[in-house]
Amino acid sequence: MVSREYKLSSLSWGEVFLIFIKNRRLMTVLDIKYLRNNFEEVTKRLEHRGEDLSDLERFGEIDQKRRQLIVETENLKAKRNDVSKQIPILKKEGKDVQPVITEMREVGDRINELDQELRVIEAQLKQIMLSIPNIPHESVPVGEDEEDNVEVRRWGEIPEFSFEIKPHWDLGTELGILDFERASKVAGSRFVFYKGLGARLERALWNFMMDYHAEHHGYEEMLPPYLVNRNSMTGTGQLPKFSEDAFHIEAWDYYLIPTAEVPVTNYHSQEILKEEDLPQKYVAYSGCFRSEAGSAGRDTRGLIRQHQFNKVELVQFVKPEDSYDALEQLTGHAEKILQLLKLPYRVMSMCTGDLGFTAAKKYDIEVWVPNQNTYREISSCSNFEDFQARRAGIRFRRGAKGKPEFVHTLNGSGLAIGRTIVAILENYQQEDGSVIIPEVLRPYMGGVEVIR
RNA sequence: GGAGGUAUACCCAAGUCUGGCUGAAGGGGUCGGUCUUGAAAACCGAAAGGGGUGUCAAAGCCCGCGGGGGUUCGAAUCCCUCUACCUCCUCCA
Repeated sequence: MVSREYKLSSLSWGEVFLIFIKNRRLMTVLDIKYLRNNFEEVTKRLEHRGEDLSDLERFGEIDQKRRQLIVETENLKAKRNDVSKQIPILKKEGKDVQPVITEMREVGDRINELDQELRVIEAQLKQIMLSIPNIPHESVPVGEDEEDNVEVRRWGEIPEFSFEIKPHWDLGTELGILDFERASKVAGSRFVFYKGLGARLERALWNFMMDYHAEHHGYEEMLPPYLVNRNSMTGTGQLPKFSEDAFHIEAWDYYLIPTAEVPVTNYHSQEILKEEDLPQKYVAYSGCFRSEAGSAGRDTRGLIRQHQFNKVELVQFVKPEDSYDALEQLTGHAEKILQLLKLPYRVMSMCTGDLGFTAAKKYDIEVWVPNQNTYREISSCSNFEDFQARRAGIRFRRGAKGKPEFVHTLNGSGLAIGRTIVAILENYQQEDGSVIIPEVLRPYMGGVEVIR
């Protein structure tokens, strides 16, 4: 790398990100130059992420080649346009245009060759850019893995039991509200049937959550498609890097959504929103489908890790200057549900090594699971800054005449339903194996107070 | 599944048959003004897509008429293909 002077101003990853948007045109952001001129600085800020950055090494070379090709073809195109305009005039004057046409034919051939080359280069560049993770926010703790995540706060009293507690899968099976055995017969492992009051409880939870976020937190309710196309999966960052995590319908090239984040964030893809539309907040209920490739042997029993689960998801589109306040609020919205359910939890700030590919900052909310004597993730709240907005082309305009800018996107579970069931069954269990229904859910349960 | 049709800028909409001063008309809306006590209407005027390249900055240039490809010296216009929407038939929760 050539040595350069680095501007050490703070940057979001988005400022250096470029991507194809519709037309497969290479959309460079105003700050493509930032990546060129501050390449090593950017790489440095990415190094704690634990992601493979080998592709990035080829950026300089490819970027330069690309611009060289563009200059060359554009000069030729300018010439062609110019001459083509002259041809009808010359014809009118009765001049022989054949030599000019022949010459332009050659120019055209050359343009085609160069365009071909350019196409290849741009595809490579796109591949590189899509494989680069988001840049962590400066407030994110530096660390390698989950050991280095930082606890931000705790809420609630951990319950004490005077009897021997049971895991939720035993409780659920004995109460006849969960059936794992038949699910594995009908589908396979990591699936479940909810029955009777179990099904009712699941349904009560998502209704309660949807109602609460819509009525008290200002979200607009949404029910999204469960299948999405490749573009959408790329927009939110699941593709191209993590295709093995998703279920894919090959005949259609559709993907089963791993979270409502995908359809809901892409709801505004390729749009320019009005300033007054922001913040835009959606709460969506959906099924979620995950292959759990690489999780073999982990959480094999129970509801914690299923191929299919239900989730209520919060998604926000906000102005860049508002996104970190929005992250705190959104996390609070998810916490509120646990507080109303009276389930103890803690909030963890993910360290640089545990951030995932797409987030600039992320809080996990972990609920107390008695049988495991630990906290388990029940919600994940992230600020993506403009990472997804660039990939999905989501912008807004300040006033009537402003230049389009990228929005910031955020989302968080509010909450994962299956894991909420786990927490309720285990935390509210009684000595006789019955389970008390949290008060806020009883109106949704037809007044049922106990499952026995 | 069968038969047609449509896609142009924030919105509506010409242009497509007959390729070239369309380097996208005309409206609406928006903004400014005149008039008015204020507003509406009317009239006058203005700005107006999104990218790329280039540069200290700019100018300039390139791209852009649903997406992609092709024909041609030259494509909104001709050809191929994909997608979305509409109408009718068929089927279906």
